[in-house]
Amino acid sequence: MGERRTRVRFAPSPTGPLHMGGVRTALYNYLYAKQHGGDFILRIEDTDSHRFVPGAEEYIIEALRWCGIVPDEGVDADGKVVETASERHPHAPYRQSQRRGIYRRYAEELVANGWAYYAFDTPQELEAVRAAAEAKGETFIYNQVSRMQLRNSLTLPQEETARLLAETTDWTVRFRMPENTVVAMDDLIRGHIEVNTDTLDDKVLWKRADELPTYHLANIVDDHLMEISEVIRGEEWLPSLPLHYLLYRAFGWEDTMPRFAHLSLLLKPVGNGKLSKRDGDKLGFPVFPLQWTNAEGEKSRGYREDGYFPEAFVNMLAMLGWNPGDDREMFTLDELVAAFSLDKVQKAGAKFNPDKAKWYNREYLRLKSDEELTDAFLPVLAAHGITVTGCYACPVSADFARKEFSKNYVKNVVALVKMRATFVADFWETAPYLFETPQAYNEKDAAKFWKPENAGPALEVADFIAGFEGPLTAAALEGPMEEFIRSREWPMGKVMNCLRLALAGVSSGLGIADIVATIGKEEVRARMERIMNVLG
RNA sequence: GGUGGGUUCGUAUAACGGCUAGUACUCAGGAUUUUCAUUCCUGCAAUAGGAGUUCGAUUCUCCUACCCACUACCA
Repeated sequence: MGERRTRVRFAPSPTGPLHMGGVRTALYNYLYAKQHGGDFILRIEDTDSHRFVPGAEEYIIEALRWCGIVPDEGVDADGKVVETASERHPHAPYRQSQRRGIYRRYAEELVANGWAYYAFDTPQELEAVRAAAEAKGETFIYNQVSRMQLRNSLTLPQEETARLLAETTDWTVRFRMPENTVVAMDDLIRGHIEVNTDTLDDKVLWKRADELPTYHLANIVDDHLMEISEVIRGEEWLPSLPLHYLLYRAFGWEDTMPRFAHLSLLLKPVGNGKLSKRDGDKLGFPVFPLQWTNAEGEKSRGYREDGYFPEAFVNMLAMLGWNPGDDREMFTLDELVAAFSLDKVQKAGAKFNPDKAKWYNREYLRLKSDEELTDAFLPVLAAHGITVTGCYACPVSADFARKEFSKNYVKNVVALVKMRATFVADFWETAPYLFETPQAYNEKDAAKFWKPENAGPALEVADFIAGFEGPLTAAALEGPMEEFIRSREWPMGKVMNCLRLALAGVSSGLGIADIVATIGKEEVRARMERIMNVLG
């Protein structure tokens, strides 16, 4: 049994966008599969015809792809949608709605061997029974006691059962939960768990109305048919684990039953409770990997659109509830595959920390080359009406009037601002003045620094810069410029801030030498003239 | 209500039953710097409570408290 191939699956329901907790579950499944040289399967569990949301499946696929989680098998194997079975995909199709023909006979098999029965209660009848129980302050459970008072194949005469089966379509197949039986289970993360069946109910396994199984049946049948070796899923499934164990027993599949691992939930950063899809925008951070627009046209932000790198997002997510056993925090997907281990997965729920997510992005941003960041910055510049021309080998050029800059100029800017940014979009916010001549000056800063005793010296420093000989680099300029100011015994800070106000419109930010070396002598002169005209 | 799961600084976590309970994020202070940012240094801050086992418990057992999930013809 230990020799069998590792095959795990991620089986989301297309009832909406996948949220980050779902991505984490998919990630852990993926890491486990790859580490064991096995298969990662993406199966779509669309057995609830009422809750189907158009676009959700596509969203799930795109989100996983963005994260670099590519299924070996499933609806999106190797980045291509698989619809039918083939030699390469003998287990297809992977959408449960396309497998509906499979389930009925398994449900019937269970009825035949006494593990299930036909139930003829209509949804309305059950609702009434529940309401009645609630009125008495009780909770109705469909179990070994109550089922004998209801209409089903255990209480009705055989002919009546046959007639209802043939003539009505409201019936279901329900699991016949055994009485007073202790189910002993083992979880890879939580250890040994025991539950008495008397606390469990008779779950619906198959619905005649839409000829579809419920989660429980579909799940067990498909996991068996697809030869799943480990089931790694969310903690919300732990209460139904006894039923699943019993189902494997009922089918006689216990010898190939997968091993189970139930992952703790992702909790919201403040207060208690799990991170839910609705918390999204209220809390000021995305809960979805990608932006999602619902049927009402309301948008929920996504990590991708917010400017997160997929590597940062995945790394952050991996560390939420898992650790490598040492102090390492930075992992590529491949490194995660190598380091991952289910027994290092935390049992308790993990509160998501938005600050840490940002920190990860900052770290990954710094790891990236200036060229890569420049390329990522281009769309942001375009949105601000900046035209970028040329190539990385071309000479540097800047035309502030026409808002036209060479690629190398942009790269110089990126090199200057990358240590101050969390997201690529921050490059612009940090120093718009490296692309646009300041049109206005920060009032507070101007009031504080633009005084005759500072402005005069600042203008003289500008003249010094204009007359500076040799290549105009920050390193070459810095020393002589400071020496120039110092030799005249001017207050360094005040003069510098005055100069920065003229060049940047604000008194704080990048180093003067860096700004000057970037925008060039001509633009420096233009900006000094402009501030004289505006502030006098 | 019932069943199951969980509980180490604010957060994520580390600690064969054995040093002063470590690290990262956040926050605060300091150094460097023309400002801001970076960087570096320092600091704040935790074993939910109570019994028990033990020479010794964050770690094992039990009880209590609190939190979470489940309790649908949803997954």
